[in-house]
Amino acid sequence: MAEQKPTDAELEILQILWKHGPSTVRFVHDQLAKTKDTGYTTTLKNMQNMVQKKMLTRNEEARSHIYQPELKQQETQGMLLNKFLDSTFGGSAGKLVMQALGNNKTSKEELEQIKALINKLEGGKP
Amino acid sequence: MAEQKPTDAELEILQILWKHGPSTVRFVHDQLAKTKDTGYTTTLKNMQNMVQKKMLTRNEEARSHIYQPELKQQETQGMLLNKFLDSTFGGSAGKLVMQALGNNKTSKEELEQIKALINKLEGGKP
DNA sequence: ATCTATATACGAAAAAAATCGTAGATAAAA
DNA sequence: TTTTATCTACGATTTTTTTCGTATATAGAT
Repeated sequence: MAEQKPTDAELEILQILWKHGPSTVRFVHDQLAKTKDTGYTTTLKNMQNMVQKKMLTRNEEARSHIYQPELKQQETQGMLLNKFLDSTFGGSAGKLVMQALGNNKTSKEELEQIKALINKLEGGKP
Repeated sequence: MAEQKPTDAELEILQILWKHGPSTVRFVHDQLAKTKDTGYTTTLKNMQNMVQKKMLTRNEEARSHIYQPELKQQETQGMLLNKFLDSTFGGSAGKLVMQALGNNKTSKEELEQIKALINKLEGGKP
């Protein structure tokens, strides 16, 4: 069973589950509704589809089923990153990183972390 | 008219045009066909649609029209990067960069470039 | 001049993704 | 107990994206 690429709507749901842990449809929908005009049964249907696609599992013991991601956040992000890298930056991680750092305000702490990682990759020291 | 997000098929076409400059449908299609099984009229239609959406313009003087991107590569990449950042990494450029550098082999030269950029960013504002 | 290869135009179908309405079950409130 | 609120199931519809067939025009080869 290959890694399946989540659609945009699915990714929004995954984000919420990754952030808040196993949740009911109601909870997920309430989160979505904060930023987006959408119906409850739409969210429900999407989550049911995701179970079918094995992106989520659910516990049906209670009347309100509890859903949780089957895909781990890091792995999924990595997979999506690779696809995005190919499709948008022709596979060049360097170009992507330059643009990501240039366009966005990244905290000093994170910048230091990144520098540290680069040094490690280079096998050298600061 | 806001920046429109290209679909996957559209992005493939944009990549080719960015890389090779203004081209005919035939050329673009031949490039696509190297890695993908697709019909000529499919590519044609996609490119026509892109003209309609103002993602491409075309010169109709010759029988074979010459298409060229209306969207600049950098701007488009930036726009897509921002969306990707939000949808997949919850907006954290730092996390994305860490993962991009970790997962991929980036050349020493690029790593140095990135370090230089970070230093510049850090120097600019205390 | 005729035939062949190659263009564009354009509608429409197929596929993929997202939305929603309604029915029926169950729990909680009154 | 009766009513009301909330849940899932599920089909159907809508929207978006992708694909392709066919008609028609034109250039170049024979």
